[in-house]
Amino acid sequence: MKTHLQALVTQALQHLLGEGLLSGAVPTDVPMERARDRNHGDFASAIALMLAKAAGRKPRELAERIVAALPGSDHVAKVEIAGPGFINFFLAPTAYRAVVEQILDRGNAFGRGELGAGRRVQVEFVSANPTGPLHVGHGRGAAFGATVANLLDAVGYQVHREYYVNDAGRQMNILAVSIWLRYLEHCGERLQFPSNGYRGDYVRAIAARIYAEHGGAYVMPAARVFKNLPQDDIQDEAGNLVTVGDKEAHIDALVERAKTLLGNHRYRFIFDLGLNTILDDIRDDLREFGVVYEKWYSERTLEASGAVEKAIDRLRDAGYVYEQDGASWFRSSAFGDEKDRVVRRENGQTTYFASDIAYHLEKFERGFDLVIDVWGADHHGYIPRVKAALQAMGENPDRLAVLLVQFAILYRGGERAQMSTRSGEFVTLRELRREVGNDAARFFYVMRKSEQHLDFDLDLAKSQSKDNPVYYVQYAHARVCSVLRQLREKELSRDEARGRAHLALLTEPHEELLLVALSRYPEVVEAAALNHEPHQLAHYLRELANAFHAYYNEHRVLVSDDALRDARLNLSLATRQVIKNGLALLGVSAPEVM
RNA sequence: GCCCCGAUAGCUCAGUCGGAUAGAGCGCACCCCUCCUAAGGGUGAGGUCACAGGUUCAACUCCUGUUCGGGGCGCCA
Repeated sequence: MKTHLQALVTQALQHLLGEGLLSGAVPTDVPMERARDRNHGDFASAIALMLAKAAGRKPRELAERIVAALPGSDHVAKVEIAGPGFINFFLAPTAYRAVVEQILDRGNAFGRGELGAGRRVQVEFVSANPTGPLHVGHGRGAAFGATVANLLDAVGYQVHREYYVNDAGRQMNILAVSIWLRYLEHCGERLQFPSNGYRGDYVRAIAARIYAEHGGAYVMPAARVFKNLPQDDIQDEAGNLVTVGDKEAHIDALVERAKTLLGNHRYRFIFDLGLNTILDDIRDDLREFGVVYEKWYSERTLEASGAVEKAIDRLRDAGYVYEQDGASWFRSSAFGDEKDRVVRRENGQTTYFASDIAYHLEKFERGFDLVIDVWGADHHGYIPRVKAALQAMGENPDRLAVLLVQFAILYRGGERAQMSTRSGEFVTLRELRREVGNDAARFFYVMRKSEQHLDFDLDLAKSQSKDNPVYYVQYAHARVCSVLRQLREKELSRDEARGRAHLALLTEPHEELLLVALSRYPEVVEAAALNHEPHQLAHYLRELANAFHAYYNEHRVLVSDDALRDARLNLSLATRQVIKNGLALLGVSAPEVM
């Protein structure tokens, strides 16, 4: 409808151009907005205000000329000029009633578009280190990334979802050592657990499993393990530093010691068991959350393929790598970054950044038209250097879009509940899902703009009332289902074709408002997809549910008049369909009974 | 110190890439079920869009500065 009106205006402008009233080119993108106020009709265009100056005429005068030149249309009932020169379009009732038939015809496909047809987009999200379970912060990235991917899919893109697995870095070695030390403790050794080690219960669980399956095959006296290591930092119960050392040097030395004492084969076993156990857990967690990937991309295989060396060579060939202090530096400052960055350390190891350059180069080489990364907002400083690297390698950095997600802060009883009391660990995603359910979690996570901090009210998420937007929207869906059940119980007849033939009976103001809301859905999906803003859809669904509840409260669907009843049933079913489609994009279920 | 994000009703937030009288939910004060689930609907009060300049026919929106809040500035990942 919007494009139809734009086309009408464009024709009018071309007509005026022919008369010499306008000079220059007709704008390709005619402004056409949903009117905020019903008094302003259905759509409004500010085209006359924009062109007035160039045309050397007053906005209202120009608006009158445009309206006069407007071709007729069955869909338009009335055109008015208002305010400083807005052109307001009032749609013919038949035009917005037609949306009911479109919805019933297209069903689950209603709202899907072809905008991105033929274009491939990759969305990489979550990508948390497999060193522990996902926490509530990752949950927001998961819900957001999955919804952005769904939205892009809905507007026609071919979407490739990917999780980048950091299975090669230093943190993984620290995890392996943590598991091994817990295993030694399990075998009766007494030791000072490193301050930088991973302390979660899941580490002990993996250690216990190794003992259960392999007995003492990995035992080593603690005294040998810790002999002549750099001093660790030691804290007391209250977290005060009682012994000052170098915790980084300590843990790195522990990693080396573990490799030496265990030998490569046995060390690798513990490392891989830890990695696979945790990765399996993350995979299950996300699958239960309705988040699935086309690919889990391993950093280790990236390294093994030589891609990291290749990327560094490519930067070097382009003249942006230099040696200093024994390390290799990428001259990212040549592309607007604050300072240059190390890609190969003095000890010969490549940095995480080097892997990331290689990964992004590899993404580009796979030929995606658009590459989207979803990151925690704390990584924003990282964007310039990644874009710098792509640019240095001769790639177009605009093909990469980085979307930032702020932290979610949990509230319970009006109090912050972010940290669990004991180990200072974050509340896990699994705990959150268990407490509030997947639907509420998915919805709440995307309710706010992603770059906004999210206050996640646990009590509200669990409450079964209109205050809870998830229940509110789902309830509208369930209500329609309930009406259908009533229909059967009362043994009333229903004829969809008869309803379609009598849509003109939908003349109540509440019905009109509901029809307008329904017709907006495809526009909302498109805007939410292109702007990567799932919250627009969440807000829309609330508004749609509100329009339905208001209607339901005011008028009966199951009236005795067959034609009116069928028309209203069709309208209700169309509403149910749109709610179902919208919730599906958000990864939220549409229950038939509540 | 430098950089990024935010600041809109008592609270939590929208505001469609500059447009008409700035919206919604919660909270507060009221009202509405002999009737398809009241897990609902409605009415009212509530605003100097942080502050000060600038650009424009038009600024919550764009630019500059200031204040406040959050985050980032490793040969960590």
